[in-house]
This record gives sequence, structure tokens and C-alpha cells, in this order.
Amino acid sequence: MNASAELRRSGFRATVVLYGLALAALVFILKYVEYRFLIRDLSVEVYIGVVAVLFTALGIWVGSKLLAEKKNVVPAEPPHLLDEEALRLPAGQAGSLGISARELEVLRSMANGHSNQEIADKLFISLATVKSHSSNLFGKLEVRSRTQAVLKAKAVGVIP
Amino acid sequence: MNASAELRRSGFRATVVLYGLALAALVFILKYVEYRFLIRDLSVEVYIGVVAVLFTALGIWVGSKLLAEKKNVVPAEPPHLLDEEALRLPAGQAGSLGISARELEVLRSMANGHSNQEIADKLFISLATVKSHSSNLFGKLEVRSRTQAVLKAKAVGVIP
DNA sequence: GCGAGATCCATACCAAAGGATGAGATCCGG
DNA sequence: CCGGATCTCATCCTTTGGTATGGATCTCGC
Repeated sequence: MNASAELRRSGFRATVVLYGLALAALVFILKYVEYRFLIRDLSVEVYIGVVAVLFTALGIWVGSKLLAEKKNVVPAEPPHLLDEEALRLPAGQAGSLGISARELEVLRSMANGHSNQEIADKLFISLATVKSHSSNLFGKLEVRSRTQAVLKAKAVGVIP
Repeated sequence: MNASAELRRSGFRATVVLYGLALAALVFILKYVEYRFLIRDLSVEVYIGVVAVLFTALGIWVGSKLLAEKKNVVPAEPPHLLDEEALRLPAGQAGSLGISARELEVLRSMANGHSNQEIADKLFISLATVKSHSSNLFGKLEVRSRTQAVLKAKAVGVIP
């Protein structure tokens, strides 16, 4: 039940190629028919109809391909940016990525599932400050959300 | 937008009806465009191109629906899973917490740091549906945020 | 067939998160 | 002493997340 997920793996390129080839073939056939049988003598409607049928068939075929592939797919989540690239350390910054002590505290709280407000209360600072820290944190971790931040922090060992 | 999802489940009769309606709609649109913008001034190739795209989309739509029919039975289990995983991953609300297969997919995506919108795109469903699933998920996991959901899900072993 | 569960979707609404900018206070090494 | 880093906070604004409600299909088991 996850077509795009499957596509990201291996079937994507192949599918695109096949689709492109099929498309090219169809166009070729159309042009051939057009000049071969002087399609101009026929009404445009007929021509359109042929095209419609052909491309509908193509669409069904492609759709079949897509769904056929995902039938054997493990419901597992395909590794995305966080699991592959993003988790790789930028080849610098040994352990800490320039994360300050306070930021680390915020990060830890964040990793425990606390909201910004809860973190603020726990650290006796204002919500604005927590936001400030977390925002800087996201920049240093190169992520865009707290969930990603927690994942990456754990991945790079900043957080247990 | 989410064509495949839209048709995921519907009977054969419904499929035929929908197809007919879609076809009629397309024809209507084509004729409308034809007379409205004097399509004749454009090259036939352009016209054909539009038709091709539209009907290819239609085909994919229908194809997806047809293929999705028999896919509903089993969400496709992976070839080899560890016994432990196999016991807690089975689709359907097995031992876990009454978490359904679809909810589990959302949960997994969530655990990889994806936003609701990204999850929606990946699963070919709307944002509203993702929100619906995640909301139910939070209830079953007894949490109030996605970060907590991921933590608890991992703690309970629902996800690795 | 009918009810229960699952999936899907929409809309409205409120809360939270995140981004951008600016700024005052403190501390510390050069 | 000065500049930089850190910590703090505020304000405005946009996006995202989460809840609630309700409705539509479709599947499956009784």
C-alpha cells in the first residue's frame, strides 16, 4: 500500500524508463498511422478516440506496473533522508556539532517527548528562549523538525 | 490528486460507473475546450498531446483501482522476518494496541521524521487522512504529540 | 443483510512549532 | 578593555500539528 515508497527503492528508474519507451512507441505508432493511412481523411473525433483508447491502455498498464511492484513490498518504511544521507556526519565536528550546553539540555528534553512549553518550565526559561535554542539546534543538526532532530541526535550519538 | 487511493476500494460495478463518468467528463471537457478556445488554431499535435496525457492519467487511475482490488487481502508480508517481528508486525490489530495496518504505516513514516504532508504524499492519501490516522494513533498510544508517539512506539516494540 | 471496523476525506478551529529579527546581559580569552 | 560566544527574551508571522465532527465506501464476519 505504498507505491511511492517502492518506487524510491529500485522500481522507480525502471518504471520511468519503461513508461518513456512506451510513450515513445505510442507516439511513433500514431505518427505512422497518421501518414500511412492519411488519417486526415477521417474525422478528428475518430483520431482522438484512438488516441484516448491507446493512452488509456497505456495508463492501465503503467498503473498495473506500479501496483504490481508494491504488492511484494514489506510494509516497512523506506529509509528516507534521515536514514541514509542526513544521518551521515558532515565529516567534521567530532562529537558535538557545535552544540552548546544549553542547547543540549533542550535537545535532551525534546528527545523525551516534551513540548517547548514543558521544556521552558523545566529549565526555568521562557518559551521564546526554548524556541531560540531549538531553532539553532535544528540548524546545527541540519533538520527541520523536532522529530528529525531527535532521530539525528541519536544517530550521531549526541543523545543516548 | 490521490487517484489510486481514491479508487482503492470499490466494487466492479462502481468502477465501471466511475470510469464512464470520468470518460464522459473528459469528453465534455475536450469538446468544451475545442469550441471555447478554437482549438483548431492550434496544431493537432498539441491537442493530441492533451488527450494523451488526460487519458493516460485516466488509465492509471482505472488501472490502479482494478489492481487494488485483490491487493486488499494481504498487505504482503516480507519473505523472511525474525519470529519476534513477525509476531508483532502482522497487519491487523494484532497483539499491539489495536493499531491498524494503515495507522502503522503512518506511524513508521512519522518515526522517520516525516511531516504529515510528506506522509500523505508517500501513501497517496490526503493530509486530512494522515491527520485522522495520526490522531487515532495518539489515542491508542496514549500520547499527545508525534515525538511522544515515536518514543512510545519504539518502547513498546511496535516499531524497531 | 447488517453491524463493526477500516480507510478515506473535508472543514473548521485552536494550539504548537518554527523562522526571522532584534536586542540586552554575562562571561571569557586575547 | 573588547569582541565573540552564549544565554536570555520579545514580537511578528507563517506553517504545521492536533482535535472534533461528520460523512462516504468498502470489507468481513455473523
